[in-house]
Amino acid sequence: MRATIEHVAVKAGVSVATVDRVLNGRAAVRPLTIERVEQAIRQLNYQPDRLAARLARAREYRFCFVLPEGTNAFMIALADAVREEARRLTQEKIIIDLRHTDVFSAETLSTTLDGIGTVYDGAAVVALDHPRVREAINGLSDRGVAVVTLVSDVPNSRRLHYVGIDNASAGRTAASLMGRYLSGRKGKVGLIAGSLSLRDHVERQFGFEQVMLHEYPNLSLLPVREGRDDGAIVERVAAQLLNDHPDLIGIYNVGAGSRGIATALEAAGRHHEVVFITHELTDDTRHALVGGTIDIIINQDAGHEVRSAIRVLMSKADKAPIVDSMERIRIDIYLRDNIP
Amino acid sequence: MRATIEHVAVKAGVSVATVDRVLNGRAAVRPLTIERVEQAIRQLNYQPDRLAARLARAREYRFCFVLPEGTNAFMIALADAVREEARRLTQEKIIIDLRHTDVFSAETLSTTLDGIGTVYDGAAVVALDHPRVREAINGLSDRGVAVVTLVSDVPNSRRLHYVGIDNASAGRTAASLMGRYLSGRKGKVGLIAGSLSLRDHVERQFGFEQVMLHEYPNLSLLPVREGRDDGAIVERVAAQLLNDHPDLIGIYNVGAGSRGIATALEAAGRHHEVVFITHELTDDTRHALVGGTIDIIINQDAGHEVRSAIRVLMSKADKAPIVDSMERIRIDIYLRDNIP
DNA sequence: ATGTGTTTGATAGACGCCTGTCAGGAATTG
DNA sequence: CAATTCCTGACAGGCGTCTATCAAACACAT
Repeated sequence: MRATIEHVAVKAGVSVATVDRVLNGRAAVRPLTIERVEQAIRQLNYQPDRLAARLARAREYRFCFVLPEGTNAFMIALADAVREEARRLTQEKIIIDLRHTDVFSAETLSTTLDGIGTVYDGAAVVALDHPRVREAINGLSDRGVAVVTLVSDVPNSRRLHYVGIDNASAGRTAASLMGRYLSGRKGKVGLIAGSLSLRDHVERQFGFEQVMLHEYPNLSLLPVREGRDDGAIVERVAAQLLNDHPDLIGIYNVGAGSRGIATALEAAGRHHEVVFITHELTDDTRHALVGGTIDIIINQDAGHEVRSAIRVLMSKADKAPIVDSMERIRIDIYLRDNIP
Repeated sequence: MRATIEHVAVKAGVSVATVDRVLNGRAAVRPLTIERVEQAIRQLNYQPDRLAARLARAREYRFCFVLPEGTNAFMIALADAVREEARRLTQEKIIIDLRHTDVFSAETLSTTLDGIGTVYDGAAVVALDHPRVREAINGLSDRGVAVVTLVSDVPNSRRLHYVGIDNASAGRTAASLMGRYLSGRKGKVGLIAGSLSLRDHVERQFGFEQVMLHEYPNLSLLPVREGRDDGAIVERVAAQLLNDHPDLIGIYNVGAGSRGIATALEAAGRHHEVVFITHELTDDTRHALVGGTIDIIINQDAGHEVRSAIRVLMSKADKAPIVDSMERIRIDIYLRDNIP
């Protein structure tokens, strides 16, 4: 039999009301009494029944997800995941609002964040790493709204937690695979980024270059080109890249818009000789992977990320500890042979 | 406001007792009444509050995990994960027992399974695919104990669910990586398996051979050698393999005992020229990966598997649906650059 | 001693559902 | 038609916790 609040009360020689006061800091209790109660709790290894507590509190939890607007396939998948979880969780009295904003503008984003009222228990934000945004996050946090950063981190802010992959590690992984796939060959490797204002892209690039430069001297890394995560632009950039460098044998796409690169590669008839590694499993990338134009997709599971963010925010709201090993988002590597 | 049982009762023009009878099949209810209640449920989109239900039932859930005895590092990690979850979940009235048995003996395993009483709501089993075992699983299932197979499946049995990776896919993945890592080179590739009585190993081998034979004609695949998942034996087998084939350039280890292979490779001074791919992230394999002897580790996350198994069994016990996308165990690919 | 505050106890009433009992009404049987 | 069985309603009590209220006990200063 598990210990209940009643057992604790008896053991400590006080009333349940007092135990409750100690547990929830509801009113002033004499230090001596507190000590007695806490001792009883320890002796009985009492842990409040979370189910009963949530039932009794009859409290609704409100969380806000702030995502980039636009048509980036991954972000759409993320938004879908948020909506799906929201649906599943209404039955657990968890309400999730979804807001879209221009994440790339520090001004707009921080205004959105500032506008998030204290009706929320927590917020999950795909955030730009910018002083203004950092301030907004700190402000939210100070107002009592727990903040987790999603997909792209804002270090040095008072965010509670970062939910997402280790992007530097992802970049290194891409480089290693590129290096091994191209072992024995000599040539150039191109790097296409989205916007370099989101921290995740910068970190991926950093990791990629780090490994590339040190470990694979047979490959020469071209300067990054920016595709602004837009299919059309990316395609132009890729076409140009292919045109400029007939000896290009590898492309790593840090951001979105893989479709454009695939198109350019196929148009040039070089999709079989160029090793193409990109991020995020979407319909487009899956198709290109199966078709052989993309060789490797590095993915982060949107569903996992959303669920993890919610778990973390819930733990905070319930003052429960979070289990780190459960919340580490893994880097998924997909080849044509293991796509789900 | 969410609908409660009371709202349903009012809407259907019956009493809460009757709604409850319909919901939990407690007693005979007239078909017409059932229909009315169900219609009300649909109209209100009523879903019972699982928290309240569990609280009210005050019921304990008992699950039994049956794992192989022995010192296989992965199985130890699995057992640790079971114990950890068991500890975490006592506070949710979930009791988990852990039994070890000789999984490789159909006789012993099925006796163990037969001995699992109906005190359990469910069992998770790492099982041999053998008629005798299949019968035992079916028996358990028929006695009302839900069974999930863990890590290695027993198809055609009446198990509720399989929790584990797609092993054929894992084998194909290993082959693709091997093929790409060795692109441009000619030579032999060796395959070392544990025991071929566990289905997971067989499937990995199948997937590996399938891709290897069809896609990489520059590599010739040697006949499988069995290492019985035992470090010492595996080491001997690997040493022999290296000795027999000076032109061996790749090794895929389907089972445990990677340590032995690493030792043999290092002893022969060939750990840098031979691409070595193996399964399961353990202290040993992590070390060899960082050291460069192992090139790739294909992993399944023991913690995820245990949690998934419990979720599935819980869903069954609560008659709640399971969310497939949440329960798919992914194939983790670890390079030196992304080990956690 | 009186009044003022501070700590405690006792208890009621939720939260949403489960379980069981009892009685009365409806439908069925002969 | 009465006797029987089948359905249904109404409630009470419980699961473990939270929230709120009121009164009692106690400490302290005046």
